[in-house]
Amino acid sequence: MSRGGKAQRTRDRLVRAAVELCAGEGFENVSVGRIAQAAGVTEMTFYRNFPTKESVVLDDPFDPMIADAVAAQPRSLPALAAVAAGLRHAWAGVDDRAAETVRDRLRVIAASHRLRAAMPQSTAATAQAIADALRSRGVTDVDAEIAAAATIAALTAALLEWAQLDDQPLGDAVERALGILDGAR
Amino acid sequence: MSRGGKAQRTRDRLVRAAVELCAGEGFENVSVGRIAQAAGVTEMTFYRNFPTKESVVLDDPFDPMIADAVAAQPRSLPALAAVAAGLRHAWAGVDDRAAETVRDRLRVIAASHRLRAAMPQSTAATAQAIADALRSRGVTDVDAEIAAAATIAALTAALLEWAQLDDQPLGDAVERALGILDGAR
DNA sequence: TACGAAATGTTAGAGACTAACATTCGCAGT
DNA sequence: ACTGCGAATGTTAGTCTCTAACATTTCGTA
Repeated sequence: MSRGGKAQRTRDRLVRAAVELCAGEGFENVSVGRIAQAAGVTEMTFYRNFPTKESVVLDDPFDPMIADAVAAQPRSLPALAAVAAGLRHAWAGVDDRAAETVRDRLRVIAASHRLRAAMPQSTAATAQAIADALRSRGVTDVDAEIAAAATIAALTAALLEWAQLDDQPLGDAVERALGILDGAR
Repeated sequence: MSRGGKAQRTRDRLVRAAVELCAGEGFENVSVGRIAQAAGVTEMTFYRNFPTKESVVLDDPFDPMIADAVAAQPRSLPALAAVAAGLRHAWAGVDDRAAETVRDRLRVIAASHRLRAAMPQSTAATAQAIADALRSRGVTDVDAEIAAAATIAALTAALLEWAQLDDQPLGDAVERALGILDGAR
């Protein structure tokens, strides 16, 4: 099970070690060397699996899911409604255990200036997909970029707030972001 | 004239050297040492004036202006209208020569992944001011954060696009961002 | 001119990241 | 089980960003 050879397993160990160490001591106080060591591996191996120190925490398997969900919406929907539907659908598919993992990651991110600043980079693919979905529905190039950026920013802000609370359903955070974009005027 | 002693002049030389070198060779290919050398100064002096390599390019004198302008809007205005009015007022006060400088900086930023990713950090103060302005008008804490993040993201995206074009008035870019936030639905 | 403070330089070092090369590990086919 | 090949990991050495502690210069002012 759990597709993949050794590489995938060390990757997982690196992520788990990183989140655990950073949750306890803060991202800036944990060196790549220590993360690697905690995962039973060398610093070099860390950099073979992740391009930067930030990426081991920011790397989110759900981002591509969102991109796909948005792109898959029927073209009959108006532009921003399609984006909203895609986001809802993607996050609805996240079960409780996975949501806990997401929350742990987001808490580490929320606690670090550097990580928060680096978030847009990791959501770039999703933003791109949203912009594409908008464009294919007749929205101008520039306007699509702007609307996508605003959507992702709202979603990110909502998720970071959500992560700091306890026992709030993940769906509420998504609805909150969508509600603001929908009713902005 | 031009308030301030030697320190301010050194700072200006560092910024000019950084923008010029990076415009020619790209941000990632220019070391702090070379920027300092081009400004006739040591690497150490660079770090006394700027906390990071990114900050010498990202440092924007207009960000605080925007924050002030938003905070100064009359409380009679509805929340997002106040933000829009503040943004318009702030950017209207930028003359053509200053706009050129802004454009040069933004072009360097647009060309670098790292700099684009670091932008939110440099606009954090502005986002904070916008969130505060919204809160003081009765918007919920979380909603204020989300709306502010979306506003700044839209504005940033519009400015980065604007910088890549020639002979477009700066005001148009601001209007474009505001228009999308205003009519998002 | 001499003084004090601001501005800059020097040195040393930790940590992020890269490149080139050497080694071990795991799975296919026999 | 054995072998062999490629994938995964280790080693070493180096560049670059950024910090700290201490020494030196520069500049306005008394």
